[in-house]
Amino acid sequence: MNERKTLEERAQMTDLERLRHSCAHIMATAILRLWPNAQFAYGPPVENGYYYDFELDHRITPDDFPKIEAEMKKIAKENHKFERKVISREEAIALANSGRLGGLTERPGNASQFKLDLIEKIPVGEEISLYQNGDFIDLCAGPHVNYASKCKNNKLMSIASAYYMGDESKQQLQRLYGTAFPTTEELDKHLEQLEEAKKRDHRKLGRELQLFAIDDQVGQGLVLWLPKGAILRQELQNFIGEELRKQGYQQVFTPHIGKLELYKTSGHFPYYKESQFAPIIENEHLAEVAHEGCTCAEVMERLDAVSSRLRDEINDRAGREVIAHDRVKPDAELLQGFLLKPMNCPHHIRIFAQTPKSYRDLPVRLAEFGTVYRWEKSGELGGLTRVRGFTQDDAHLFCTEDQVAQELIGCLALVKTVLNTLGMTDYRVRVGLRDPDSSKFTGNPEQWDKAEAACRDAAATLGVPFTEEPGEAAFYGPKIDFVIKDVIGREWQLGTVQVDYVLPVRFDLTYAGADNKAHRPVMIHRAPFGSMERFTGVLIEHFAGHFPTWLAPEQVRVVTVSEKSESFAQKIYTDLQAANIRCSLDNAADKIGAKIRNAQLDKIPYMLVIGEKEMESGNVAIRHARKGDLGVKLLADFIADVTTEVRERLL
RNA sequence: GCUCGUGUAGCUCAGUGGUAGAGCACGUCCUUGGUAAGGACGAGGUCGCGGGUUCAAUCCCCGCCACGAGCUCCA
Repeated sequence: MNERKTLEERAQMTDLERLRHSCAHIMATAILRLWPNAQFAYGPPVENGYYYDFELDHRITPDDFPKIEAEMKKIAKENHKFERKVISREEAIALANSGRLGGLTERPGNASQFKLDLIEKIPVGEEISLYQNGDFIDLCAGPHVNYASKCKNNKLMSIASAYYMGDESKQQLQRLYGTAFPTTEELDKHLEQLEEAKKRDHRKLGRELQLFAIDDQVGQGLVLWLPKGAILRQELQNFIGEELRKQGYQQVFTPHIGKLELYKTSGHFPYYKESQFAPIIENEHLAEVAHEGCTCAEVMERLDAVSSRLRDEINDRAGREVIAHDRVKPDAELLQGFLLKPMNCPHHIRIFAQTPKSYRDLPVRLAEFGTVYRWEKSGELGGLTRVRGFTQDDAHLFCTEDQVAQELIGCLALVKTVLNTLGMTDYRVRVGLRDPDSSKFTGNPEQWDKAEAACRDAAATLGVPFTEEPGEAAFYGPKIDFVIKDVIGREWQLGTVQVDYVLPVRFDLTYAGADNKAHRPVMIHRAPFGSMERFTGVLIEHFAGHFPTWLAPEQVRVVTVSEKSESFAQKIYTDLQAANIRCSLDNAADKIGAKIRNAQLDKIPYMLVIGEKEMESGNVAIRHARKGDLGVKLLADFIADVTTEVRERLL
């Protein structure tokens, strides 16, 4: 965030970005005319528009938008030229000190502090330039459009705050978002698309279609799957279950909690303590602690003291082979207790370790729909995409070094099968590498290099472009993520495949090789959906609630034209049920138009309209939610068609 | 967690310093109608929660909770 673009990168700005960047200057000008002492920081174009960050005592609210927009219109009409001027560093600093940068006039006593910071960041020897439009002068490398009149198709979108320099420890600035297009038509179309997108928001559809709920009395970020949503989820799980059997996975089940010691060994507890629910301390220990007169705060301190020491010990050992007897020793000071599991791997590892393994046993592939709990900050929760308890379609593969490449390819193939079956083609692939500067990663560099190379090679076999992103790895290894955007443009990681040389070491996993010596297996963590919650959320938006028949909670609704056809409709309903088709019968006193409307609003794939004509002919009149009237057919043929459609999971 | 905004019936939303309203959904009855809304009547609310100001608070003030947007974070 807010990384300085190089001059080369700036030169590559598209025409649209250039326009929006200019609009940011116009916006700043308008704000200054209304509030002359505003101090501006960054104002770049972004994917769907632009923003400018600024400091201002007056809190901008949406009520202020009309007057800012009116002022922007006026400025566009004044149609000043954008003029570029190269100046020396000294001149730039002098202008900033006078408050002139990011201002309409000199502002004594109100220096352009953010601009001074920016100047400092400009490498020595690089050209420093200003852009002026009317009275507004800004420190800016450009480029810009030639005249302000290009910026007339503008709309302010939202006001929010942002940390200065993207740093949580720094002050928060106001950030005003706008969007702009070359023509009014394009702007209107964009705004229309935003309205359309809102209609497919999974939070809205989830409520309307009764798929899931998040209830205040249950807790923030804890998803309740309603009966209809549960059908959807169960179908997804059946689907992936079939694929897993084909690929030689074995199903396991594990509990929702594990001992703190387990997570000390895995590294979760010391490393990610702040992202976990607080430990569950055994009653006996709580009583002891209480007897000693420990306050809550002291209990927390004891946990903290121990965990920070653990962290130090583990960091000391980073980079060398660690085996079980060298693990963190049980610690008398550490309160005994349990953790709600943040990941399933430790449990699966202990399943693997139950019996000695030989190279002939590998790979071992253990799968579970495992529910995990993570303490996400409250402001980050939302809908199904970011929650505190979620179920991963998880599996852990234990294999030999030689098998890694092939297993990775198998995992990626599985993710692709899943996405193709659902028609989700609009995704990007990210290879997450470690950030060499961060202490958040365990293991030694050679292992990481091997694992990263394996991921890179596997990703290259996918046949889709991928990006490599340092700092995006899991703490135990690099990963290949499938990333998809939601309806408001936010990106979410769904499927993921991760290579792990670290946890087998921490848990001292071994297998007997052909040489009859102990060898270290390699682990692969993978989840094609990622989490059932997040995936379902994205899926709802992908289909806009119009699920393919195999996923639809209700597949067929039988609607009667009048009471006269009720007995025939009843028989059809019974036959559909006997054929395992999820259906209902609407024999209410509504008119047929109303019944059809209701079925449409419920987004049920098929309606069978049953009246006197059908009674006489023995046919059913078929209406599809998206394709409309499909004419009549024998019931048996309809059932056969739907059954095939469901079995083959057609879209 | 931070900033701003929002919170009124199951849903979508009006509204007021004097304890509330619409449409849809729901219930009953009438209607038996052929591919996106037939009609009548009825029931339904501690106006998010807790304090404060006031003769009086759903409305004003403060705190909390939840939701939304953005930021930060995301094993």
